[in-house]
Amino acid sequence: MSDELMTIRQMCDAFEVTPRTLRFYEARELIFPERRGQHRLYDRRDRARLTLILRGKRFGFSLEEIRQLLELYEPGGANKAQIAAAISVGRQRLADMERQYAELSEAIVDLKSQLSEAEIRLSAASRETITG
Amino acid sequence: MSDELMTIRQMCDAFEVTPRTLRFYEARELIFPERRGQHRLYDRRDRARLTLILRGKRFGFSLEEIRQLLELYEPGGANKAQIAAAISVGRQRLADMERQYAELSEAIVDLKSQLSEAEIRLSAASRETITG
DNA sequence: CGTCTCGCTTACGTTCGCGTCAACTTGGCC
DNA sequence: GGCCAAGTTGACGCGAACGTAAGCGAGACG
Repeated sequence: MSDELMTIRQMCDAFEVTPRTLRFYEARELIFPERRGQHRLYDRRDRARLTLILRGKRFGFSLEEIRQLLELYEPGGANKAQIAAAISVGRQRLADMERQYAELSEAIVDLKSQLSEAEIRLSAASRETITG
Repeated sequence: MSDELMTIRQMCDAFEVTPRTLRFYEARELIFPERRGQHRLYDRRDRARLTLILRGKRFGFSLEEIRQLLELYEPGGANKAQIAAAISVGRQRLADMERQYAELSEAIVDLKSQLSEAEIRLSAASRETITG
């Protein structure tokens, strides 16, 4: 399968990021593409990690927070302490996300209400323009 | 009522921000405390705006995006074009938030699943330690 | 009166997450 | 061999959102 390994360009096109971004994430130890000679090659695992990175960013987590969280998604033979640490980080992030989820729900209701009021004001203003 | 107007220090304590932050928001025209002599005084309207600002930040919006959105919460005699513009911005933010809401829901399910698996790995590792 | 605290302004410093640019290798093609 | 495209490694730059420090009133207190 040609979709097993991808070049940096293919990755950039697929995920809408720049090469600089991918190298930056690698420097921060968020992804670990293998090297064929000098070039980087990204496999399915790298793509899965990148998906999680971009998702995490959208929720406002820092790259460092995301890096820690990514360990949770690595079944690699980590020892007890490492797994426990990853679980701890994961629980913290989960709590953050659930708080954010609840707050977002409120904020959406609130914003919808404000939009309704504004639409009423707008139609009132329009009527004034017409009948004024 | 003494809670009608608040000093910068009271605001900082109430909202857990620094004076620098409040002055910065003012410089970016997100809040408009009145001046008694040289000092700033914040009223209920300022507090409401600050609440929305901090909320917006938690959802990953920039201060500029928040500033535009705040106009939606201002019933002040804005003209038709301004109201329409605010509504447009508001709809965009609403769409952003609803997307984020849906994605967050998925991410939470995902993370919970990973946590479960990790906990299984942890207990397996513990048993190895004991019986090893 | 001195000094303390609170707040003000001005201005430079910092961190994060990349963008941008220069200079170098490498592989393919003619 | 010559040349281009794609990729690489530094190194510096930049905007956002503040932090921090310097220096200046102005009121309160003993």
